[in-house]
Amino acid sequence: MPELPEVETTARGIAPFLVGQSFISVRVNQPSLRWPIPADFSRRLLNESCLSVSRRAKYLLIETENTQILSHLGMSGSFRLVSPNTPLKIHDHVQMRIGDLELRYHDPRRFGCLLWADSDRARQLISQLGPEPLSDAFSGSWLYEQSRRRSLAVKSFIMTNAVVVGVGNIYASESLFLSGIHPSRAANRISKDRYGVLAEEIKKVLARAIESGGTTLRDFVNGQGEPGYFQQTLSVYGRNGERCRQCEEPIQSRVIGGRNSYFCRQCQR
DNA sequence: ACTGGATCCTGATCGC
DNA sequence: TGCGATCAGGATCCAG
Repeated sequence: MPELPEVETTARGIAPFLVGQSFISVRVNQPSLRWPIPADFSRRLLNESCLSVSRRAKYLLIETENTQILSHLGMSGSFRLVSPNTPLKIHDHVQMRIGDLELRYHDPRRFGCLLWADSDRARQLISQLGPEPLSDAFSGSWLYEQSRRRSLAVKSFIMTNAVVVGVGNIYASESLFLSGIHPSRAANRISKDRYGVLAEEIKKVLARAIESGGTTLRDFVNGQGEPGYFQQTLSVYGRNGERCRQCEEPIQSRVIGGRNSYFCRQCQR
């Protein structure tokens, strides 16, 4: 379920309970993920004091005094803080006792990962990443420059991590609708001005989603509830056949780059 | 160098 | 109710 806003919400949600505390016990129940959890995960994390929890792209970074974890939630991963006596669920890969709570990594589809940030694999993953969408480095001119020799659909283009990180399938469709740009349009056939609009809409939609996600921070402790941004009103995503809120035209769907995509053929050109 | 497509895995949902 | 087919919010890898 995680797009950038959920990873950000997770980082903000667990940070206050981790920072300043030590990992009292660490247990790996199921090491199998996108890449295996390192064999020395428990040993190396044990008794480490947590210094910070942050996000880069859709990666969660947990820094301790002597090491740092790089984690991705994939399609179905989550971190939850629970009371240590909470019954284990299937697909609870790791249990980390920290203070009076237990941090659990849960991932049914196993597309996520838990790696040491200083490993070759983690370095390689991080080194390919483009700018953060909410940073000043990400702008219309950046998109314009990056797109000049690229003929792929603009939707696939903005979902490319080397171009900009954190734009997933939902917010790609949403930001293109808000910009009036058709998702199938070739990336190199969009003007600098239109990329200016698109960059701004990406920033706005992600910022709004993070705000909504922030309303459910307390739920991480109880291990209940879903992030609030799901209830936010989506313009096009998943609204196939329903009417466009701007022009009443039925919302279309089409597979672009292997992913289902939603748009209004009237409002987006 | 780019691009589209296959691929990893389990669970929820839908049609029959 | 049961069962198989289909699809899912990611991103890497590979063939053309």
